[in-house]
Amino acid sequence: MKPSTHAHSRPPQALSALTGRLRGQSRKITGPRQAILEILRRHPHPMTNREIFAAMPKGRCDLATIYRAMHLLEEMGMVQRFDFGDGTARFELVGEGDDGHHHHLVCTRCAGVVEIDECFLREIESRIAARNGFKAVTHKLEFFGICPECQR
Amino acid sequence: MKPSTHAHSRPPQALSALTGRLRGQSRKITGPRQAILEILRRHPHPMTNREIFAAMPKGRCDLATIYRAMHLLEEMGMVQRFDFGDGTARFELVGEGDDGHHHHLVCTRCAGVVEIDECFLREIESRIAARNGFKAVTHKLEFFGICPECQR
DNA sequence: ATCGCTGCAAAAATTTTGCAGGTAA
DNA sequence: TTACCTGCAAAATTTTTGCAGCGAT
Repeated sequence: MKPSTHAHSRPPQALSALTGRLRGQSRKITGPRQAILEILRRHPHPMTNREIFAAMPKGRCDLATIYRAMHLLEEMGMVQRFDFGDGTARFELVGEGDDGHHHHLVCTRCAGVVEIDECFLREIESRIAARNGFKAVTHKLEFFGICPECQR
Repeated sequence: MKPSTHAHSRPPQALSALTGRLRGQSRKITGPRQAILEILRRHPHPMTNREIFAAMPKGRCDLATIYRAMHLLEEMGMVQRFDFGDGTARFELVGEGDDGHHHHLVCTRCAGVVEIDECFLREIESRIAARNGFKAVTHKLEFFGICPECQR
């Protein structure tokens, strides 16, 4: 998992800012949730629930709790769900005010991830919506390839 | 599941042409495989393995056999795997000589699917590959929205 | 007669859920 | 105190795999 370069610059959010968003929605600030947010905060790339669980000091919380927390955080817009097509969901922290929409370039050999901040499809999205009479059209896009390290 | 419009026109392939491709790779033409190909042939949209199983006359073959067949057909390039982000794989028949690369517009209410034949990202793909030193870059892209029927 | 393929059953992996008890507010 | 959360256990899905026997070539 070599390429951890991220061309973007999502500034790390303070933990207090994150818990504040929870408090604002009158959700409780518990040990497991703080631990999860702390882990996501330090990780610039999408993580599976199992990875979050593994990164947690000595099973500090149950895996089921992580699943429930990610549902909540996703609903609140604090994390964004990504799907790399291997059948396991991945989550990334979303900056305050950001909608979290971006893409990734994933190495199919080592699973390394490069963040892609540009979005190329905004206008194509509206064209497709109009042409087919759809509303509220969004998209999911991920790139896959072989990273420089894995080519050698 | 209303919108079954497909702007594209993938001509249905004869079953004999399909089995011929199997024969050409010295794979066996069995009852289950013929049934699977027949079902896919009549379905212009991606199907889950369970849907294929359900469309099969009276459990004519085992679900595990369908999984194994789809692996084979995918490897042979006869079907293309799609991922609508709900954690279950979907498969669509690929025309002879076609690479199967295309996208979908999926209704998040009724799960209806519109096929999108254009691909907008060929050149962006090479730009991203070059910029990050990746090789063999591909992408997966799906659109989601609310179809005309479901808006009423 | 091969070797590949199938059905059945069991297992693996991810995700969801019920429930009783605990804790943040 | 009162909701909300958590851990534990069980269940629901999707997908994979082992094995013995059958069947296409």
